Amino acid sequence: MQQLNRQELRQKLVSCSLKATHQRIVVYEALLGLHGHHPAAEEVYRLLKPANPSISLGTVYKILDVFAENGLVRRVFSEQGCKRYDANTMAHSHIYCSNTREIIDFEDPELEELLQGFFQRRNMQNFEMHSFAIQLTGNKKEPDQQVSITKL
Amino acid sequence: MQQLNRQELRQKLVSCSLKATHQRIVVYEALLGLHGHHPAAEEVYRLLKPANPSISLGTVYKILDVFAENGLVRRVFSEQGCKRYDANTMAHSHIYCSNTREIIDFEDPELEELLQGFFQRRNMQNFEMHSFAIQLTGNKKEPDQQVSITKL
DNA sequence: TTCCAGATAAGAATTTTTCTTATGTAAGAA
DNA sequence: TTCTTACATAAGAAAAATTCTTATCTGGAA
Ligand SMILES: [Mn+2]
Ligand SMILES: [Mn+2]
Ligand SMILES: [Zn+2]
Ligand SMILES: [Zn+2]
Repeated sequence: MQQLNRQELRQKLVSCSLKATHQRIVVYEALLGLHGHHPAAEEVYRLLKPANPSISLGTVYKILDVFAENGLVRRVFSEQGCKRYDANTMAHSHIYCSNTREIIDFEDPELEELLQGFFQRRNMQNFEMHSFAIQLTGNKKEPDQQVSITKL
Repeated sequence: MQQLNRQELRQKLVSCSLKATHQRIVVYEALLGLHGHHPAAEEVYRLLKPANPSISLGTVYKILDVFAENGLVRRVFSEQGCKRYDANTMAHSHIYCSNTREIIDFEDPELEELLQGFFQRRNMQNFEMHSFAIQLTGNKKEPDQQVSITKL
């Protein structure tokens, strides 16, 4: 997730055939800034409101929805139920920690390849697959510490 | 999903150390009857209300939540966001059809084994995994027809 | 510059979920 | 059987999450 300036953000929006409005730019910027945090619309709104007093919560919902529809961001589901968003559209998975209610990125190219390969071999009749997502649920043992993996 | 009579349902509940109240029995019965349908609380409520006029929506939410907490049923997340439930607790995956908003069972022992094996090999530090779930998103080509797989 | 399709603000409305509290009941004890 | 009590429920209020409506505004094309 490299830092993008406003002009680059603007171009990213245009490349998805979305009008590069101020609200869309700041929402996208906020999401990129919150990489790995997976905020809900409400959180994005709270973050933007001070510097953008005229933005409305409804607009934030709308924008996130449009972004997701256009593949600019990903929707991630929390065990709690509310929709959360992720500006990282690269193939990766998510861990939901029941303790802290965090959604943690789980980046494992080996897993993605394994699944990619599996679904390529599987021949699904009458279904056009757009994407797959895998989510783990469990608990951090030490809620303050990171989750990490070791390959055997 | 074999047909269970009320006495058997009662025992299933008791075996999860849940009191076998009338409401719990009818909710569980409804879920079993709707195998493969993955209803939301609201739908279970609508189904039960006519024969159980005194049941309340809040109670249905509570019961489904208690069931999921005790592993009697599974929570499945829809792309839309609302929680849906599945009485089939066997390892299986789900397909979300953006067209019809259906959640379709995707039973593939080979996939389950593949993932089971993967996570057994992966050593995750500071995280106790409870479960994993994989969901596909896409569209049925012929909305009325079934989705099926052919192994190559 | 002008124009207008489409985006936004604001707040109402709806939907989904949780909470509260008085009441009811399953199941074990007497 | 009757009593007891811990736990479950009903009902509706409340809260949280999301969508809708409409008047107004604006980005970007021409
Ligand atoms: Mn939230
Ligand atoms: Mn629903
Ligand atoms: Zn992520
Ligand atoms: Zn299922």
